[in-house]
Amino acid sequence: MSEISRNGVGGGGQPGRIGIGLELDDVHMKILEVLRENGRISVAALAERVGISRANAYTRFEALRADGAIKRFTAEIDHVRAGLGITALIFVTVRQQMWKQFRAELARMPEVEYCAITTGQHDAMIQVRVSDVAAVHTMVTDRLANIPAVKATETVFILDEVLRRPYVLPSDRDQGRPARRPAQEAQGGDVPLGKMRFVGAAEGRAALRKDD
Amino acid sequence: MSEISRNGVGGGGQPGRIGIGLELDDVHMKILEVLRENGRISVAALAERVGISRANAYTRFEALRADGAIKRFTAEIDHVRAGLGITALIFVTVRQQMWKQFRAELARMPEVEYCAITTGQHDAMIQVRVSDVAAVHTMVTDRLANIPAVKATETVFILDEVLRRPYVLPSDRDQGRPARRPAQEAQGGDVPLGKMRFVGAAEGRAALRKDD
DNA sequence: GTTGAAATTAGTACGAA
DNA sequence: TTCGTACTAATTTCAAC
Repeated sequence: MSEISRNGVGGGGQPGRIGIGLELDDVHMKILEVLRENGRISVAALAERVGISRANAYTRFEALRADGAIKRFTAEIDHVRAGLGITALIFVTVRQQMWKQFRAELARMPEVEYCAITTGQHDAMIQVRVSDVAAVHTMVTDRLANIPAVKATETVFILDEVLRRPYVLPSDRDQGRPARRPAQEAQGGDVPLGKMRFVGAAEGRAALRKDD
Repeated sequence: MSEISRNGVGGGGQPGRIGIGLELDDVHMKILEVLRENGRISVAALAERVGISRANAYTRFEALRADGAIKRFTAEIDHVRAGLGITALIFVTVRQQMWKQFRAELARMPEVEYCAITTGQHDAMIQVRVSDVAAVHTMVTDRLANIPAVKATETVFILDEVLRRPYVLPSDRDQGRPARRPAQEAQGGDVPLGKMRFVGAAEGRAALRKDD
């Protein structure tokens, strides 16, 4: 995993599966667009909204599922109503060569909703949902701190979640085709670049180098 | 929004809706559990898995939806297969009293999948999905930098997404009942615990206070 | 809150374009 | 490949219990 392009939630499934099994055309994208905002729509209704026949819709639907482009269908739940009103981000510094242990421990923590390995000052960011502030404290000081793989943590609370899109797709904008924007001239000089930091990988991990 | 308990993705829907419209019992929770891992299951099959009648399942299903406990159903899509292989986190420092503008601009950026307001050094964290590294650079230097509300940014790349749970529920573990764990020393800024830091709110924003 | 039966809709198969 | 249709299976809905 020394390449930044290898990401995507591959933790559980088949890691390292890079080859494209299915060429996604415009119709596939349109299907994904509909499905991400209404995961319970019937295939018949889906076919109509996309403008293809029912049989075709079934074929493509199955293909997308089998290929893994659609990983699963899920219900978005209101955490506050479900009793988990507190959300926190915990940035973790992991001891080198102890990633495997770290991942294994994560799997044992049900309150962890999301975990990503990042470049920058810390090595990983985990998002947790709990019922109260005390539970965050317990989680960090009792559970995380007791994992040898964890060298240090930094915790911030989420005060409000401004937006969550079901899932971003390339068709959402112009960015679909790698914009031929050398990026060098993209910001002539009228941009206060001084305040925009890009933080590469820390000690030991893959260096971030491609565009600057 | 001076209370930390008011979170949850309220950006689009009815912000500030705090009152509980529906008392969630164990059966409701079980329904949510099933639905979060299989959003396309039929209500009939759902009823069987939960152990209630079809009609009851339908009633509760509708109630959960109407109440907002279930916000929507969505398909989880493999971003890499969909052509968005790069994920980045951008931590943004926002100029005070310009939050409204910041939010408005966010809505105009389709590559933003998630945005949360946080305590700590920065004011907000946004997660973006784009096709290549150059697009991140363009996004930050061209688009974010040109928003007056944005004072500074810090960008890290996501190298791997270790886990994403559909949605964490209280029934997942013991944390359901607020653990009677005083945790007096937990906040106020930093914790005297060696390498475990808790970072409170920065200048101007709501202080973190709820449980002490 | 449950069961059962009718009406509707979903999913499958197959031939034609 | 995709479409259209006919066939079968399952689901939603509504009734009475």
